[in-house]
Amino acid sequence: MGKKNITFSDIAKYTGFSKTTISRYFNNPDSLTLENQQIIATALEKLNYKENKVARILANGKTEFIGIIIPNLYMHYYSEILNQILKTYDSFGYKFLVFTGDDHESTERKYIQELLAYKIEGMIILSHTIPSIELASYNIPIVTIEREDQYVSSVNTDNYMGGVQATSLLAKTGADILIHINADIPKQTPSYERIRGFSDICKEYNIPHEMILTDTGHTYDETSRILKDLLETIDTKYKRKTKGIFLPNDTFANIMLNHLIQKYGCLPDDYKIIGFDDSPVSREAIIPISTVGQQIDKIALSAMELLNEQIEERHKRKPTLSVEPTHKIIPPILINRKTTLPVER
Amino acid sequence: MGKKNITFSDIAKYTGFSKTTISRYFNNPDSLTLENQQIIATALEKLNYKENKVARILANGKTEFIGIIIPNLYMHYYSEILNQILKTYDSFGYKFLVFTGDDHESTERKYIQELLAYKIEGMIILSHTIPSIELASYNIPIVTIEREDQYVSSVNTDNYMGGVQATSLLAKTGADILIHINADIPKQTPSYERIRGFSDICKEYNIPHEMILTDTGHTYDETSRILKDLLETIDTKYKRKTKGIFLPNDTFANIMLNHLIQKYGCLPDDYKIIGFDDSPVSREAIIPISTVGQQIDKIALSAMELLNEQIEERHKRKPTLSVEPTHKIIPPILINRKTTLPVER
DNA sequence: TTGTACGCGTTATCAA
DNA sequence: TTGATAACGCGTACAA
Repeated sequence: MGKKNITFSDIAKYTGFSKTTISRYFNNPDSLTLENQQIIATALEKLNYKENKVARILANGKTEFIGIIIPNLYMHYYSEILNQILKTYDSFGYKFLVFTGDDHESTERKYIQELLAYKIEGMIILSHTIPSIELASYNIPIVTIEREDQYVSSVNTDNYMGGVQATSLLAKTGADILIHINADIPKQTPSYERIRGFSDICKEYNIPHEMILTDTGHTYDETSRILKDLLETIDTKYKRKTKGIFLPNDTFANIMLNHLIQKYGCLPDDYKIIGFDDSPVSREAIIPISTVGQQIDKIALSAMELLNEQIEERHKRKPTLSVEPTHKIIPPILINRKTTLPVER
Repeated sequence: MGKKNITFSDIAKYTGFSKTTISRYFNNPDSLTLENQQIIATALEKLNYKENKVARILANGKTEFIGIIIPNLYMHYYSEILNQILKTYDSFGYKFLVFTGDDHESTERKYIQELLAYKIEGMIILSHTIPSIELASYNIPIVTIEREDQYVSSVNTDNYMGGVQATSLLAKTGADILIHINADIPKQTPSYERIRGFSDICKEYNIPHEMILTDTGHTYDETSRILKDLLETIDTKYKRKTKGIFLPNDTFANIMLNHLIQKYGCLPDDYKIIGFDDSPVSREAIIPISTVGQQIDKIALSAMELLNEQIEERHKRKPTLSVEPTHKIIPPILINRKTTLPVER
């Protein structure tokens, strides 16, 4: 379209006011008489004015952009987090520039530079590659979700409580031996707390237990094979005992459940299973799987609240800089479905 | 931070060049001597310059922003599409402003206005609410994916072929009666073609068939109940016949499969099932479900290519405006798993 | 309540 | 190969 955009100048000329007055119509309408507001309103209609927020950013420095770096959207947990974050537009008004980093450190660093160039007001980081001390050095409001967070504000699920809840539920079924299978994740990772929760409860109540920390594979088929082998081992090792198995996520729990059903034609009464995440597969499984659900809506909302506070603080005259990072913890919710029914005696 | 941002002016002063030269260093470095490039490069390092793309937008009009309106990220199909679109950043360089509209027409209209205010260069629309004739009226490059697309460019799966493939596979298993269950979707919807594909093949080869177009529910539990009832009906109506059932998506197929297994303890040989989408549940099911996979990566790439063409066209001097919309079709891929094994005779 | 004048940080145009 | 100057469209002191 060759036709130039309508600007405040055009409206000003047309109405006889100054550009300033037109600007005020948008940012402080009460400072105009109702009459003049009307005049301008009709002029805007007539000339078909379209606002230009890019120019406004340059003038007042507020982009209302928030950058998001997320590993991928393939995993349900991430896409649901993003889903909930995007929904906050209606209450906070921030626009989201989204990048998926696929856990490539240098790529993610490049994305952050790009975001910075667009003068974003803050960032939400879900990817794990860039250490929080580096994130902090960018000197803009940052909130991380479920990752290493020593030097930046963050929101995490109460993973320890999640582990405790899952373990307690398994114990209450009357299982003789409790087993937790997980990858050998680093201690700084938030989800390591689930392992601690399991371990602590077992020890506290003197419950026989086994911790299997091992490579859980990188593809679905790999994981499936590994879990099948693990099941065989468990099956022979704990014959005649009721086994309560705590899997690190619902996909794994579902695989385990399927292997059991393929072997026995049903879920035997001496197997109790619980997953983690409350992802769709846990309810869509052949037998609805008990799980620990993260309150993703609350996590997203808390992250935005934290970020918003930091951003508003920063817009003030005397920015109380270098405040301590805030770490918010959201409790999980135990979801008791059909794979943890009490043992029939 | 009180410290002002470093600008081209600062670099210019520091190096003795003009702002113009600094700008050229970024946009046309070859027009400077290598020596001077070096001087500027070190100055940038020294002063720790951070580029400001907002100012650049205002000056040259190119935002490199693309707006995305997507119904939600809860459904795997949508999150995977977004996943693939975001990945194109590395090849096209566009930044994505993402909104989820939840199928609220007025809300989505508001989002579009917001996007327009940020001078986005184009839009990708996945939501269904706003008619394409209205989209076209915005006069910016637009590509829709899998929705009504009469007046705008679009990318769609070859749904007709998908229906044909699914139906043919069911027929090849040796099923006596073919059944397609679907919601009563409008004829303009791209996925209506699947229904036509099913119908055409059945008629062409004189295969006994039944089309069940009915309300399929709005929640998982509702759908589950409806499909269970439907299964009972089918079970009694076609006793002794081998039934080939084509479900409109993998979630439905999985529900149907689970009902069958709960009833018979296994997938009876007289039931053949196929879904659509190749979503995770189809491979995670108790028996891996045959399905028709959309090539989501290709869909996303095609959409970006189409959009990019339109955008580049528009940046030219004489914009060949009002070209006819292009509609691109991506073939689906049949995925033959374990729920469509040939009938044993 | 309204207007003047300048600034935001870059690019485009023209000239040298 | 480089520079001066004017946009780009809006916000904001400051003045009236």
